[in-house]
Amino acid sequence: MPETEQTIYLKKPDLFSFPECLHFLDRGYDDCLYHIDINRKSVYKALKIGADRYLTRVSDHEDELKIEILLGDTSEEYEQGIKNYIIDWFDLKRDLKPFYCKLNNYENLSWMTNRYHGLRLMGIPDLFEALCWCVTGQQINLSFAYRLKRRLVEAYGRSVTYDGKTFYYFPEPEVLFRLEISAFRKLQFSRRKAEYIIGISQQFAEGEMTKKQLGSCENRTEMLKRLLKIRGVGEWTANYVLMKSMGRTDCVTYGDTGLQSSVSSLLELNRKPTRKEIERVFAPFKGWESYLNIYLWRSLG
DNA sequence: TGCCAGGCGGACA
DNA sequence: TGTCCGCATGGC
Repeated sequence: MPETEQTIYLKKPDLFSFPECLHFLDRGYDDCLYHIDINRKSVYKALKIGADRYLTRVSDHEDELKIEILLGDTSEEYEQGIKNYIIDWFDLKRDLKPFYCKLNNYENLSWMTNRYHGLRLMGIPDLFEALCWCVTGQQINLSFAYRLKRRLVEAYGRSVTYDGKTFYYFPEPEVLFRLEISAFRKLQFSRRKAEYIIGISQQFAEGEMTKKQLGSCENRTEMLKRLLKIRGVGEWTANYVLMKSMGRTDCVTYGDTGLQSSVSSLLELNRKPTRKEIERVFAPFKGWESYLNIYLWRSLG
């Protein structure tokens, strides 16, 4: 891939904090699909736009986000594609004022508008990656989940090297579809997870599922129905994917242990909250459930 | 040692 | 329709 010195800028919206978003990305887990450089206060990301691959470095620059294209073919219409990816990743198009107004209505939540000021819903723009990540992370602790993801990505994903460091892309559906279950077992995936990921890969490889197609569903209920047809996708995964990949702000990851733990602290319960109790917390946040979900996760540390 | 992790499908009543 | 169990493994 050719080196470039191209830089593009994106105007930052109101109620946006790059350091808060960076903090959310850097919660002590070892994510192999981006690299945070604390000294330079920037994040490196290998991203794919259609068939074109790039390596980018994103950093804060006054009232703009600075996006350096370190590697890639910067001919033709690359710029808008990269901008769109970063906009989706940081959810830059969202006006958070209505959400902050709602938070300010509640004494036990309003502190979040200061403490996490400008935190955005950090997305996973690639739908295939988001689904595979959910399956990988189901029912295991997060540090082990990130380790499994790293093994899969390092074994089957493409990579580029820059400045002596390797940056990875998530593996292609066509590659994972052709793997045997034993290949996943070698990486310590359970047989069940292997079956799910191969099945999801098949749907993407054969064009039965695309982000565009899911996005064309009439409403959230239709999207959920479509996702729940996929083996390995339950209510938690479907909602997670809709918020992280499809940019839906009206989703709650019911059943999520992190969410349960944060709601338990919020309501001072000393036990797991019931579904009804979680629904009551989210009820006043109609249309902004995903953001409350994210801010509650953030409150875990 | 035993229980729980940012769940899910399938069996069974 | 609701409930229970197995899955795989690490962390505490």
